[in-house]
Amino acid sequence: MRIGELAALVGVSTRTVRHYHHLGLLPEPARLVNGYREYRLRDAVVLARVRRLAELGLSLDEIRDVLADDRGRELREVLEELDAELARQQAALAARRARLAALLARPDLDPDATVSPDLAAVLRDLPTGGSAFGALDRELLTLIDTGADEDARAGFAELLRPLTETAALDRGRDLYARLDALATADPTDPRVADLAAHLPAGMATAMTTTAEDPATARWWQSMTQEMSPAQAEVFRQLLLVLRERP
Amino acid sequence: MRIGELAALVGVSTRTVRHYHHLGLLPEPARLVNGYREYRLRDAVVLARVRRLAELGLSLDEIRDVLADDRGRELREVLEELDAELARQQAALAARRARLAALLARPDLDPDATVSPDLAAVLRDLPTGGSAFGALDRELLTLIDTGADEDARAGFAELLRPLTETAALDRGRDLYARLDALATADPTDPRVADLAAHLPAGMATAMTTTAEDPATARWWQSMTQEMSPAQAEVFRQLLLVLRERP
DNA sequence: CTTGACGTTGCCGCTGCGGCAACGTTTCTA
DNA sequence: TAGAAACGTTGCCGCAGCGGCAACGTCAAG
Repeated sequence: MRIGELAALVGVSTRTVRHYHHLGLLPEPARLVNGYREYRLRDAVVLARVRRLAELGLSLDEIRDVLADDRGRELREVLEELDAELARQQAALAARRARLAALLARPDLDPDATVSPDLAAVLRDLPTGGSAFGALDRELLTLIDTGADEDARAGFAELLRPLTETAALDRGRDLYARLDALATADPTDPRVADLAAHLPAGMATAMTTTAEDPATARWWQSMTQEMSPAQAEVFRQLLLVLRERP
Repeated sequence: MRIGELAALVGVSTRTVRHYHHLGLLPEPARLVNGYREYRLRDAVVLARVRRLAELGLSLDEIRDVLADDRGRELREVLEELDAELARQQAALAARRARLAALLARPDLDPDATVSPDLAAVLRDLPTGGSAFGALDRELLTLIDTGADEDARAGFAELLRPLTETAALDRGRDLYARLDALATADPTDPRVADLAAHLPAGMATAMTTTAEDPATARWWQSMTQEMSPAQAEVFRQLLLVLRERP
C-alpha cells in the first residue's frame, strides 16, 4: 500500500499521515527503491487507532503517550480528564449561548449593548438625550461593568437602580445639563460650588461610592481627566464634603 | 493613561493591547515625546467593547468587521451565525461525551476498544484465543468499522451478530485453527480446497459480503496481502464458488 | 513522448496572543 | 545621587493540527 491508498482507506489526507510520522505517532514504514513509503495492514490499524482517539478529542501528544503506555490504565485517566474538560467546555458554551440569546432578543442591538443584563436595564432607562456629560457617564458605567466580576456587577446595578425611577430622571437630566454648561467655565465659577452643594442625595451616594471603591477608583480618575476643569472641580468639592459627613 | 494602566483597567495584558493595535482593532493613540502610547478614556471604551465581543466568541476579524460596520445590523447577522456555530459545537461535544461515557463504562479499556458500540459487542464475543488469523480478522473488522459511516456500521454489526451465537463460536474457533494451519502450507495443499468447499454458510455470507462490498473491498485486498499464499487461496476459491451460485 | 496523477522533502500560514530579546525611560529606594 | 526595579518600545518565535504551496522525482496511460 502506498500513502495515498492508506490515507483514503482510513479517511485522512496524505498530509495528515506524514504529519503523524513527523510527530512519531505512526512509525515510518519500509521504503521502496524509489523512496515511496510502503504500508501494510498493521500500519492502517495503528493509524485508525490514532484517528479514533483524535476524534474523541485527545491531543496528538496525549495520543502518543497513551499508545506508548502500552495497554496501561493511562488511557482511562486521560479519558476521565478529557471528559472533565469537555464538561467545562459544555458549561462555557451554554453560558455563551445564554448571553447570545439574551442579546439577540433585544431590538436595539449594538456593540455597546453587550454589557451585563443588569446594567443594560439601567442604561436603557437612564437619560442621555444630547448631553455630552451623559455620554461620558455612560462610558464610565459601561467600563466599570466590563471590568467587574459577577458580584460587583450586581451590587453596582443595584446601586444605580434608584436613579432610574421617574422622579430621579428629571433631576438626572437637570444635573447633566448643568454639568454640560460647565464645559467651558472656569473652576472658580459660582455654579461649581452651587452644584456640589446641592446635588441630590441618591446621586451623590452613587457617585462617591464609585469614586471611593478601590476597584473603580481608577476608572473614576480616568474619567475626571476627560472633564473640563470646572466639571472636575464639582466632584472634587463633592468628595471633600461627603468625606467629612457621610 | 499608559498602556499598562489601560490593560489593567480593562483586564487584559499589554501584549493583547498591542496585538489589537497590530490588527487594527484598536486605533493607535497619540504618543508622548518618549514614544510611549498615551490613552484616553475613549480608548478604554473601545477596548472594552472589543473584549466583550471577544468573550462572546467572535473572532477578532469578525469584531473588526462589526465595529467598522458602525451601528449596522451586521452584528445581529454575525451573532446569529455564531449562535448556530455554537449550537453545532454543543451537539458535537455532547456526542463526544456520550462516546466517552460509553467507553469509560467498560472495564476492558484499551485503545482498540474505542470502536463503535455495536462492533465492540461483537468483538467481545468473537473467539480470538491465540489464533494469528483471528487477530488479523479482528484488525480487519476494526478497520472497516473505523472507516464506515453510521449506517454502514450498523448493517455491518448486524451481519456479524449471528457469528457470535454459541453454536457458531465453536465453528469459528475451528475455522481459525484450520486457517492458522495453512500459514506455511502450499496453495495446492488439499486442505485449501476442502476448507473453501465446506465453510459454514453464515460465515461464507459474511465474508463474501465484506469482500464484495465496494466500500470494504480495498480493506479486504489489504488483508489478503497479509495472508500466506495458501490462506489467500482459500478465499479466492471461496469467492469463485459463491459468485456462481449466490 | 507527453501528460497527468502520484510520490518526496520542506517551509509558510492560520488564531490569539505569551514569551523572549535587546533596548530606552521612569520611578522607587538605599 | 546612583542603581535597581518596573515600566515602555519593536520584533520575532512558538503553540496545534494540519492545508497549501514549491520544486522536484516516478510511474502508468494515451
